[in-house]
Amino acid sequence: MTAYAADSGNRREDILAIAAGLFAENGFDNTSMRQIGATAGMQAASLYHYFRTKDDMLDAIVRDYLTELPGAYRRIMAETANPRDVLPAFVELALRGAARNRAVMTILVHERKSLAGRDRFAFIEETFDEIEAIWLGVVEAGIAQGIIRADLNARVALRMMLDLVGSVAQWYRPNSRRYTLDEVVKTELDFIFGGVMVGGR
Amino acid sequence: MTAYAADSGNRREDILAIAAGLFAENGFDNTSMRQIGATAGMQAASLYHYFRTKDDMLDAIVRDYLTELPGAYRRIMAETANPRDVLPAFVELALRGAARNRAVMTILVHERKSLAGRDRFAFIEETFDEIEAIWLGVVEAGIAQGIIRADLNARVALRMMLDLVGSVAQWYRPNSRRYTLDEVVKTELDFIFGGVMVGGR
DNA sequence: CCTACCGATCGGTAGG
DNA sequence: CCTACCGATCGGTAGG
Repeated sequence: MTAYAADSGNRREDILAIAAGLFAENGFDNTSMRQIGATAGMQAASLYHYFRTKDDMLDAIVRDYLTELPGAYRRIMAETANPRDVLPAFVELALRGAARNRAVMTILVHERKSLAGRDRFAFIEETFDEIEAIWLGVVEAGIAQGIIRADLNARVALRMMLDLVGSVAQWYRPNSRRYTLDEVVKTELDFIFGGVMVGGR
Repeated sequence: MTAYAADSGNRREDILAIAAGLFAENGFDNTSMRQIGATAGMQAASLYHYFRTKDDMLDAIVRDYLTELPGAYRRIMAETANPRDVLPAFVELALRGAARNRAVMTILVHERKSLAGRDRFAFIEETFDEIEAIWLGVVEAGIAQGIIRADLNARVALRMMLDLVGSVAQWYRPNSRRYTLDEVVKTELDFIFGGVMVGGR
């Protein structure tokens, strides 16, 4: 079915996991409260005992993970001794985070644009902007320090890296026979830093 | 507004261009016939003079461009003398095609999954499968011939290349002051083939 | 190209 | 956690 849902002692958390799977699979607008209710084994109206609105469910699903990301990136910057290692560590954090939170990442990537105009979800676009500004700063510092190739457009190269780490949640499957997570991480690092860093990595 | 719509002598084509822009911007399911009608300057009911159903509009928008792609890739394979040049030519075709048909590509990338289960749009998934099989064949042949690095997972590397060329339609804007199309193509080629090909390009 | 309308489905509420 | 229901919106039709 969804392949996303998990168990937990808490009924509210169960419902959230079910909803996250359906939102990721079918999109937020194309998932009805009736569908969520049916999957959770109750009437749609009963969901309103746990959540005030459908928007509240989405908020509860995405907010915590997303808003903790800027801090995680800043911690990497602060704790990485060699500047050459910062960007690869960013890529690895993004990939492993996406793999661990596939439903949330898929929802964010898919709904980001349609939620951008809604006040209540403005934090999504703002947080993505914050994250991308952190990445851009690292890329530009890397170019200034001669660590990153100066002959490519920094913004385009950055967009490509973000595309790569952003789309992984949409095709990566844990337990795939074709590749392990470590293999995906290694290939993406090879791919990106075989071409971007000065003099190989 | 949509930034996608174009003019044409034909009213039907005008409506299609408007619908394509709205589908790309808001998603197929989240675009109503009333919205399309209002943007085209008529009542929703009047659209049914030109199209039998909303699905017919989507079909007319995406079918021609998509179904011509496999032939275009095969032509490149047949006409490229040096095997080393095939994959870069694929990337360039994908990028320039996406840039020239941004709305269509955006729709295809976004709706691909949700349309996969519908008979009438099965050709979309089938055509993508066909295209990806062509790419995979080239990657595997390149590895066998020692042109492409054998130390990375071919399927993961392929997925990354397809992610890159597939997502460009979603952020590339003609007339951007930050980068020209040629600059995007060059950066993507540098990026991919600086790291993937044996001994540089 | 329009007015008028249909049945289905949506998120959400009332009241238990 | 349920039944019963609301107003809004959807794709589409009838008839001109």
